[in-house]
Amino acid sequence: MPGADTREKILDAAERLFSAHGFAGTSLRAVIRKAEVNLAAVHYHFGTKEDLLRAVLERVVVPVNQERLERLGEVEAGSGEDPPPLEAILEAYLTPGLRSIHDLGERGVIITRFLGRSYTEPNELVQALVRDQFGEVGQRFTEALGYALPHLPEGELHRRFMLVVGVMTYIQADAGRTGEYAEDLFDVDRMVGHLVVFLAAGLRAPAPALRQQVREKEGASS
Amino acid sequence: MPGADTREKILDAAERLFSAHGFAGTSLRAVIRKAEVNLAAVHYHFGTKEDLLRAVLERVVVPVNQERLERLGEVEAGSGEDPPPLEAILEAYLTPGLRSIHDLGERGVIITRFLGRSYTEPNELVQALVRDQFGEVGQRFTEALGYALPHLPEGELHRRFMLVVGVMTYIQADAGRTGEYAEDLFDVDRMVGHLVVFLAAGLRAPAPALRQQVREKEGASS
DNA sequence: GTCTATAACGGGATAGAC
DNA sequence: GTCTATCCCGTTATAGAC
Repeated sequence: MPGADTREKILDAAERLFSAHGFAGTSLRAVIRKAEVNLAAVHYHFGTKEDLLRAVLERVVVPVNQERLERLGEVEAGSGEDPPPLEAILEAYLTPGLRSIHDLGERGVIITRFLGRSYTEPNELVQALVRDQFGEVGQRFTEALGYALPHLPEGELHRRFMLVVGVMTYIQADAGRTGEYAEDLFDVDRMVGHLVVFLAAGLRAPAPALRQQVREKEGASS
Repeated sequence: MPGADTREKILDAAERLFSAHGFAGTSLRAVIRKAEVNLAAVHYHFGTKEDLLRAVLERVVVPVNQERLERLGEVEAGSGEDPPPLEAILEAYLTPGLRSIHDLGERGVIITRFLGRSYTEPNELVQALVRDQFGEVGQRFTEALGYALPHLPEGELHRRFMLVVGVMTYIQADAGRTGEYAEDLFDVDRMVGHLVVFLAAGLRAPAPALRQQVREKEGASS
């Protein structure tokens, strides 16, 4: 195959720029300049700018979420009838999102930041795509966490898993920045280890006292 | 004063649009349409688009960080010579960033999301402004947390505080969305309570074993 | 499949009347 | 201080030659 594939050059450049400047902050012309291709090639291969974004996002996020589900499956299979240990579930969730840093070097940092940023992108299409891709992962992991944390009521379980996602997202979005994890970026196991200690302790904390039906404010009937 | 203030109308509209679509995703023309003012008025009152962003950001972030420092000061003063309890420090950090939801209603939701989004906004100016504004808060709170968590080595302390910031940021950015905290949005004390339980437990977790100088990989001298 | 050229439009910024 | 009009550039997208 003579000359690097045009399609992939576009994907690589777009991935890098979306990661650095966001969707709205990246112009197609910036993409073609970096990819050293023609503007029309983008439209030929992908269609609209949003279609390009979709392609970039899926190339990154699909394998990560697949690996999450696979790892969770292995963890569940490995623990027989018992619920898998909390730490193992967390590792199954966290590692795939950070692993690419180690495996792919500089591009891994870009991918990781792209992933984290996608979760907070203002663009509505991005939001829809992310929620879509994340649906099954969120459901399966919430379920697994529920077995590992039987003391948590349903609502609190959902809220706490959201905090896990928040931590993951923030760490990803900060990849390669001035963050405190900068030195650990290429030692993923160690970084995941730090996160697991923190998150497992938080998740295991007792549920806050229920006071849903105890509204201190004046009720309708005095 | 006849006719609402032009300057404030612009700030309000820009705040709402930046919050919803980000900086790059918001055009000045969209701002003036919503504010029902003239395009030239924006340049007259603020200068460039970046100057407008700076004004919007500072209007929101300065009072929040001021209140954080004030609350921390009160907490420290109230505990005499002892280090303040961890939970009180966390409340001092979290509440100001979420309080506006309760106090300001719909605009509070906008502000909160704007705050969360600013922390992950790709634009470099935003990053610089946020880091600037956050500097003193980060330093003071890290210091206070250090006294409350004497078992944590310096590096781990910084990393864990970063996770607190990550949780805060994610919760803010998700304000008014489908998040699990949606129903608690207007009961800030309760939401903060939930967060504090989780975060305090995570922060109190024992530090992961040090293995910095034990690199399993081959050293320079065998 | 790849390119040039251009359409059609929206962007930020400014000049200058009032 | 507020407005209209306009400059000038960059944007996405497409048409059509090769």
